[in-house]
Amino acid sequence: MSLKQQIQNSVIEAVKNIFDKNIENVDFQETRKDFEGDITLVVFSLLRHIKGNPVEIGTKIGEYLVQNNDLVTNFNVVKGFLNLVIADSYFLKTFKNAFAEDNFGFQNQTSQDAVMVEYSSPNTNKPLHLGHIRNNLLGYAVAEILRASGKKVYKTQIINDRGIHICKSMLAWKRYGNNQTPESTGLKGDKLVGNYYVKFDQEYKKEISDLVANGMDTEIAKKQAPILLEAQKMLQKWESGDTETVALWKKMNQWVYDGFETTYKNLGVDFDALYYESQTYLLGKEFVEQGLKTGVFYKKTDGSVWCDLTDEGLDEKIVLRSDGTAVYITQDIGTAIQRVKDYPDVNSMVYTVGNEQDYHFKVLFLILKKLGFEWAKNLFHLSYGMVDLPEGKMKSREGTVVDADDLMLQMSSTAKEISQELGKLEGYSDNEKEKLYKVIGMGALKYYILKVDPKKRILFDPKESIEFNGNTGPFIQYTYARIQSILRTATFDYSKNIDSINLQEKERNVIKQLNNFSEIIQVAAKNYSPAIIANYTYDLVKEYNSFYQSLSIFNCEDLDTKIFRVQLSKKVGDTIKLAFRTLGIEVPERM
RNA sequence: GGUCGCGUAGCUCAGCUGGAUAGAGCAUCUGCCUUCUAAGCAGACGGUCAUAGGUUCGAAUCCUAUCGCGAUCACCA
Repeated sequence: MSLKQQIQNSVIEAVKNIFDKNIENVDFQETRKDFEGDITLVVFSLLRHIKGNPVEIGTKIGEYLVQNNDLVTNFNVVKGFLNLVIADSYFLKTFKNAFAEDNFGFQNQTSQDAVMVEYSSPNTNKPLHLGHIRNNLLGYAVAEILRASGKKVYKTQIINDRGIHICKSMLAWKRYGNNQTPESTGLKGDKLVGNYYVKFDQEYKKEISDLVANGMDTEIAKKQAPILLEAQKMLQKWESGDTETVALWKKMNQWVYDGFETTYKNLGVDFDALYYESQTYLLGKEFVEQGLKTGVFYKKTDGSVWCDLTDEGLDEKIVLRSDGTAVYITQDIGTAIQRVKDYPDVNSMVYTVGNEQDYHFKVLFLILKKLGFEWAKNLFHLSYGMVDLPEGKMKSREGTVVDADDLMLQMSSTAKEISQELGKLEGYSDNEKEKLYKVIGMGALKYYILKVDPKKRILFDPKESIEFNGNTGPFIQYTYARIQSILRTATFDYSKNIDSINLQEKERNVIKQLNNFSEIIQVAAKNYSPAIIANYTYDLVKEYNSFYQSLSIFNCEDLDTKIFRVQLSKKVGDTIKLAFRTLGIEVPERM
C-alpha cells in the first residue's frame, strides 16, 4: 500500500470519528520544499463535506493522525494545507524494499493482451533524416515504456517501398547510374539511392525550364516533362509485374534496407515485425466490400466508395477510387486488420506518425470502429511535432535536411572533443574510448529530443543540441558514471541491512524521488510520453547531486550511515539505468 | 474560411487528475576542487503564464471569445 493510501485511510477514519462524515478519498500533494513535512493534505477539498474553518479542521485531523498513525510524527497547518511529517522508519523501510528489488519500478507483464507500436515507416527513396530520428526515438521509447508498465509489446514498421517516388530514383539510376552499386562507390545503399532521387529532381527541373523556354506554360510543363512521364510509365510497368522493372526495384530497395539497417543499429532501435506497402496496399479492399454491404460505406454514381463521417463532425472520406483501386486509407484499414490477424494477442495499436496526419488517423480510427472491430477503441496516434531548424523547415529538395547518419557522427565527435578537453579517460583503450564517445553523443542527442513533449515542435539547433551541461543526457550519464566510481571505491559490504539511522533531509529527498519511479512509469505509459521519464530522471539526479555534494559518503563516522549512503547511490544509479533503458539511452561505467 | 495543435523568464523547456510565493537548464554575475569524477554544487538576477472575460474557496491548468504561429482540409502517400 502506498503512503498516500495509508494516510488516506487514516484521514477517512479521522473524519468519521471527529466529524461523523463519510468521505471516500482525499487530495494529497507533495509538501513544497519551503514547508516542513513530506506529504500534504489539501483541506480545502474536504470543505464540500465538512463545514468550518480549514485551519481548525486541519489541526484536528493532524492531531488525530499523530496519535493514531505511527507513520505521522508531526504536523503543521498553513492556510488550508495540512503538512504531515512522516517517520524516518517509513522511508528507510521503503528504501530497503526498493533496494532489494532488481527491476524496481518495472512491472511484470500483467495481461495476455499485447500492444503493437508502429514507428519509423520510411520511404525507400532517400536516407533517414532528423525527422525520422525523432520518430524512431519516440516510437522505440514508448514501446519500452509500455513494456515496463507491464504490457506485452510488438514493434513494427510499414515500409513505403512502392509508388512513383521509388520509380524516380530507379529511373535516374538507370539513366545516369553507370551501374554504380554501394560496393563500387563505398556509399551506404540508402545514400546512393537518395542521390539518384535528387538527380531525378534536377533533371526534371531542367526539362521543365527547357519546355518553358520553348513557350510552354509552366503548369503544363510540370506535367509533360518527359522524365516524369517515363517515371509514370515505369510505375505502370511495376504494377503490371514487368520482370526487369521488378528486378531493379528489388535490387535498389535491398540497398536501401541495408543502409537503413546500419542507421537503425546506430540509433539503437529494432523491430519485431515488418510490413511492406507493396504487400499491403491491396489489403483492405475486401473490407470495403463488406462495409458496403453493412452500410458503413456507400457508392457514388461514378463507382467510387465513400464513408460519411459528417455525423461525427468530419467530412466524407473516399475509401476506394472510381476505378476500383485502393487509396492510402484503404491500405491502412487493411494493414490494421492484417496485424491483428497475424498477432491475435494484439488488442491495441500505437501509430508514431507526425502531426500533419492527425486528421488521417482520426478518420482511420473512426472507420475501423464503424466496421465493428473491438480493438478499434484502443488505437492511439502518437502524434509529434515537426523538427525545425534555425533556418526554418527542413526541405529535402532544397538540401536543408539534417542527415541522420551525419548527425550521429557529429554528436560522437563532439563528445570526443569535450572528453579529451576534460582529459578524464586515462587508462582506457582507444576502442573503449570510441565506444564511450558514441554512448555520450547518442545520449545527448536522444535526451535532447525525448525530453520535450512529443506533441510540441522542436527547434533543433545543431550547436545547442550538443550541450553537455544542465538538463542533458550526458549530465545524467555523468552522475551514473560517478556512482559507479563510488561502488568501485567501496571496500566494505554495502549490501548489509540498515534498520535505523537518522535521515538527513537531502537523503529523504532522494528517497522520495526514488519512490515515485513506479508511478512515473505508469503515467508515462498512459500518456505515451517519454518526456515524463526524462524529466523525472533529471529531477532524481538533481536531488542526488545535491545530496552527493553536501554529505560525504565515505568520510562520515557511522558505518551504518556510510553503508546506507552507498546503497542510496547504487539505487539511484540503478534507477537511472532503468529509466534510460526505456528511453533507449545507454549509460557508461566511466566518463 | 472550416477543423486540430501550440503560445510559460532574453533562449530551450518542466509544471501529473485545478491548490500554497509558477520551476529547471542555457546565458550574465558571486562563492565552493590537498578528501569518493567540478561534465558538479550553493546562491543572485530574470515572469501582466499571448489577451479579455467566465466557472471556483482557489486557474498556467477547465469553459468562451480574440490575437499570433503551425498543421490539415486530394479519386497523393
